[in-house]
Amino acid sequence: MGPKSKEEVVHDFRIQTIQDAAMRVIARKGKDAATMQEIAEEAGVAKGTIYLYFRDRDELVAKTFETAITQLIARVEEAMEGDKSLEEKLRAAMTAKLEFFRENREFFRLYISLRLPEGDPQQQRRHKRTCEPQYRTSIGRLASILETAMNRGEIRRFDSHRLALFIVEGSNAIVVQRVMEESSPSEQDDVEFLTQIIMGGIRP
Amino acid sequence: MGPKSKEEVVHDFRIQTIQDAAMRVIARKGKDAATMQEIAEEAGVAKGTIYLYFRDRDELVAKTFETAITQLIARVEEAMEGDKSLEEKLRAAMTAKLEFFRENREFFRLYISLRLPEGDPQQQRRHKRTCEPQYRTSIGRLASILETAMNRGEIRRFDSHRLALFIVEGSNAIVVQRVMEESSPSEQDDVEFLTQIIMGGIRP
DNA sequence: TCGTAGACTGACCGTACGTTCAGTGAGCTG
DNA sequence: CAGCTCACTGAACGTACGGTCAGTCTACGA
Repeated sequence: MGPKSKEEVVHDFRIQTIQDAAMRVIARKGKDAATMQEIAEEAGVAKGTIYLYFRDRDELVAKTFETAITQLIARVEEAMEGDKSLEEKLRAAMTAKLEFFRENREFFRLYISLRLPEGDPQQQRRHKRTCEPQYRTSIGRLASILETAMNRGEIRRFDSHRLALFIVEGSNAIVVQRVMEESSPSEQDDVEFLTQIIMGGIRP
Repeated sequence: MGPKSKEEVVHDFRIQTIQDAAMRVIARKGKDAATMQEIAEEAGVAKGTIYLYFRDRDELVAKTFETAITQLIARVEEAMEGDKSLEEKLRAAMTAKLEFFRENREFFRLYISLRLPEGDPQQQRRHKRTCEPQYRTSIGRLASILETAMNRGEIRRFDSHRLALFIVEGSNAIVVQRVMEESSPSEQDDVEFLTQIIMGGIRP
């Protein structure tokens, strides 16, 4: 991989521009209601141009999902780096997530539709190849962190995978709530709320 | 409301049949990929017949959501009746939910898409009128139960609405996982897992 | 038995969307 | 400057779907 030629840079820039536009439109209208026409307009190119960079609509949507979720995961992973205690890691991860969605309000709707594939079996297969691995990876990473904490006796023994799911989806609910409310409590408060519940449950 | 005439019974039966078919197709393909043609075939009627009972596709989908979610809520509410402790109520609710989804595997995909509206503003408005209130009501019911428990000192003080969201979505994650796995732990085990986490957190 | 009402059908219509491709023009080369 | 290249365009095409309605069938009452 030498330095990029001018053409490559332009090429990558176009891809970026189109994906960004796709992300905004999907965030606005939802995955299925987002049309190529609107994405093209949002990107400031003609509809046909998109097909120079993406085979078809499915590929565009899949790649867009992939890019977006990769960004989020990177931010969360980064936040959990180092050998802090589990509680600190959780707090950091929650903070990173809330920050990401604050900077990137539009993305949450796209993110929500990551969970379950839709449409005909072919689309489902593509979704399985592209999006699900990303989601599974992020769940898996949290699961292994939880496992380590269990081995250290930092927390009780549970099925780590189920626990990771519960934590991720539970906190997603709060994120969604934040995005839909016009005014929310401070991010600090929500991070604290989540950490409290997860670490200590609700018993007095 | 006197006894139903024969016509009314037939009428209601048709509506039931069509809604059941719609539920199965939506569960299979997702809300947006479900076509009137396929729903009609599934119901064993002609496409035109559906329009004798529902104004348009939107109304069919909305009514179907409404009916399905109402059933689920009724089951969960019933399970939480009586003056048991919060822990017992939670356990009963979780059990009811898992049972419902076991008997009704197909429904979970439809249930998942309840959260956020898609499409143009008009569809979003309809969704807001029909589905969201149901969801909000169920969250609200749990929130008020939690509030009572807080007042009794049974649990710590939290924002009851956020707490309800966290619990519902966290346990949904487990439901989704169960539905997607080929073989899951016993329902008992998952109910116990959820109750443990929620009541006592993960700290040893 | 005939006639009528109305439930039901499915071919048809309009529309909207994904995809294509002949054409355009900006920019590079000789 | 002429000629060529190729990224880009957007009108046009095919398809698939929601919605319609003229026609068919069935059941029931006279």
